[in-house]
Amino acid sequence: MSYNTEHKQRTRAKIIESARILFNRHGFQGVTIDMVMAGAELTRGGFYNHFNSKQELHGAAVSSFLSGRGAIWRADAGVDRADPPARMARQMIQGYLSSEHLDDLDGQCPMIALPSDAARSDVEVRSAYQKLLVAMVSLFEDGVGENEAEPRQKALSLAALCVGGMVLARTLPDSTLAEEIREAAYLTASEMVVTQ
Amino acid sequence: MSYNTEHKQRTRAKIIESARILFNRHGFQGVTIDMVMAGAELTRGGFYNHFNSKQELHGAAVSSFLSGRGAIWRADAGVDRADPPARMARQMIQGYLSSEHLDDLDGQCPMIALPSDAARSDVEVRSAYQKLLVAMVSLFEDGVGENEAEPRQKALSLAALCVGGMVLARTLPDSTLAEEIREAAYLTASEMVVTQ
DNA sequence: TGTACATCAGTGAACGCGCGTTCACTGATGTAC
DNA sequence: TGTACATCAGTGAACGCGCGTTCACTGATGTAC
Repeated sequence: MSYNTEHKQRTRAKIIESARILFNRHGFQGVTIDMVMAGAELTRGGFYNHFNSKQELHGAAVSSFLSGRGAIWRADAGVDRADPPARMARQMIQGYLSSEHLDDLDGQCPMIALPSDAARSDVEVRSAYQKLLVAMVSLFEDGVGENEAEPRQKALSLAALCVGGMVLARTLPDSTLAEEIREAAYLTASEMVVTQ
Repeated sequence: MSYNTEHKQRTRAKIIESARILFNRHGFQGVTIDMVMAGAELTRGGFYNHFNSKQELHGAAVSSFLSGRGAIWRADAGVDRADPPARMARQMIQGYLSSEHLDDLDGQCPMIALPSDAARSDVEVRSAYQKLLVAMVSLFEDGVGENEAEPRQKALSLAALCVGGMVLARTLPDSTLAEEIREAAYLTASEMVVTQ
């Protein structure tokens, strides 16, 4: 017996967190195993003690978001399970479509940072992204359902509006236009929750 | 004088069209110069007679969409400049958020196929994407403006909803859920144009 | 309590392959006369 | 009209580098006695 299992798990978690940040910044293909391991203060060779492939790391990094950095993000955004669902949904929209989130390259939601990397990954990785979306949609569905005819349609559309608004804002070289589309998506999403 | 200039321009156009399709299918980094040139029935070496770099080709491929494959796409979708703006917008929404568009890997809008490749490209490439978005937004703005308080906000939100809905639908491994989000985005976008 | 030993997380060099880019060369085209 | 010539689009081999993955080795940790 060398080391305890906790030691290895901590190392694994450090690798995943390093990867999550680097993928968010540079995309899946823009990041090397070297970069990931250096970010975790380790050297290249040890990587395959923890993962079978770079793709497997991709899945782990995305999966880590919900309960890891995403939980911190939700706390900062004031998304609180103790609140009524409608308030949670409003806080979620406000935080997700905020300019802080747009500038937060390290902490942002992976659906914004890596949409096309996601679409071209294997099914395990895509399932990890799907879980993020499902979580977001059910939060909206709860928040919107109280006095709404089609809560599910509205919840799915809110998710599309949130992700789409941010993905586009990220792409545009004209930062004024980027802010404009982010703000427009925010206002429209807000209107979809409060009224009718 | 060897050849006429028209010959070279035709070759260039073939390379761009080959690249556009391949980028749509495999992403920018998933495509090699070899693949592009083979798709244009040429060999590797000649590429640099036409472009200075792979990035420059990326910009050219995206720029080609509006007046090239995108014009065919609009015709198929029944988006017609002769129609009243509101009808154009409705046709656009219907075509963009259709399941045919979701399945059309070759002919799809590059904003759906390549969102994260776009965000990490240089400013020329990102400007090419921005032009696609600006065209889409102004079409919606015209179509929505007639009896609307905030036509610009609505137009920008419609673009975010269209792109976001399709990007997410592409990513999800569960094709039922993918269809559900595409349809939800379609219904919501349609409601945004017809009423209030 | 101290010592020998077994385990395996971590190291760093090396492998092998792919790909963007370069370059000397070829040959089809159009011009000059 | 026919022939020699100049141009340059296109060819295909080669270069150089980077990166995912492998592997023999090291050394820190925990166990056995």
